[in-house]
Amino acid sequence: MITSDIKNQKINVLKKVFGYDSFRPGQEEIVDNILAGRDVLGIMPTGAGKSICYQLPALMLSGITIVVSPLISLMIDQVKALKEAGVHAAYINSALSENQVTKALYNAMCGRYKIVYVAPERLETNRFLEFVMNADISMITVDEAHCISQWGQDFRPSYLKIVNLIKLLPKRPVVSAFTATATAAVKDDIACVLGLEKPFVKVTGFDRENLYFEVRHSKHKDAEVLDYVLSHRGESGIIYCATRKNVDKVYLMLKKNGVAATRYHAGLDNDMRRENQSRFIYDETPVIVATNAFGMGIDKSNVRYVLHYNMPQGWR
DNA sequence: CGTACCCGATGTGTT
Repeated sequence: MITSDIKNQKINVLKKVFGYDSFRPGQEEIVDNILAGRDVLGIMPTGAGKSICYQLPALMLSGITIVVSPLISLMIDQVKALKEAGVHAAYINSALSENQVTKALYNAMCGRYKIVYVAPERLETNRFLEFVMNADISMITVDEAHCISQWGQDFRPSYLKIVNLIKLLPKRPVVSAFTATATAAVKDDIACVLGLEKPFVKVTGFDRENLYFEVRHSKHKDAEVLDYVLSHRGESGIIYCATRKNVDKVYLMLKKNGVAATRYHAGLDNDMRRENQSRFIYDETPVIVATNAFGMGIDKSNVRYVLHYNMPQGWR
């Protein structure tokens, strides 16, 4: 009887909040395990519905869910979507003024949000610690959890300290982590660094028959890239390069040959990055040349090819 | 090599 109540409640939330009639593969199992108090590691490709896996149980758990997210832009997108669905959610980051941070923390302290998004660095600040130590934290979720492995060691060491916060809390919350990066090494690293306890590990949907991979050896990469792009004129594509310098080079080469291309890397100022990203997303410029700064949180349904000008890391 | 947070110092402009 109790279990059927929970089942009804689950389906109701899925319909009323997220607008779906049924779960997609893996989602319900993950939700059930979280609700049963078990740690979860979800490995799902882009577009498989990762967010619902933690947002839905977050709404059903008694307390607050803290979502650790790597990028302010991702937090803004997610909170916007949640608010539009009528969920009380917020982010706390440097996009807020000092005053807004104070207000958001106060609201959080009063239990006015079910879901709070923060960067890992925020977890180390005194003001945030004061909040979580006096709040009912039901779950800690790490979104884009491959960042733990990819960035934790040097670039963003705060990723290695999430576990400290978990240990500090008066009551251990459920810990869940989600990523689309599926290598065994990354998976093990996430579980280990977060101190997951006998996690339920779910891997779904990576066998996508509409995708194919090809490696080409070439002494004339520029000519080959140009040839490929020209023979796919009008189609949207991403060309990744290992360095900013290569991005600029390939970008100029394409422009010189009449291709409507734009570019993206951290050497460009914020306005330029935003502008170029938006030109790509809205198909004003179908081709983008980029470093790995570009990608996370990009939701574009008509990307037809991805070229790697240089061999990407982790290809083994 | 390439990836981003946060925060405090310094400067600009507003109440």
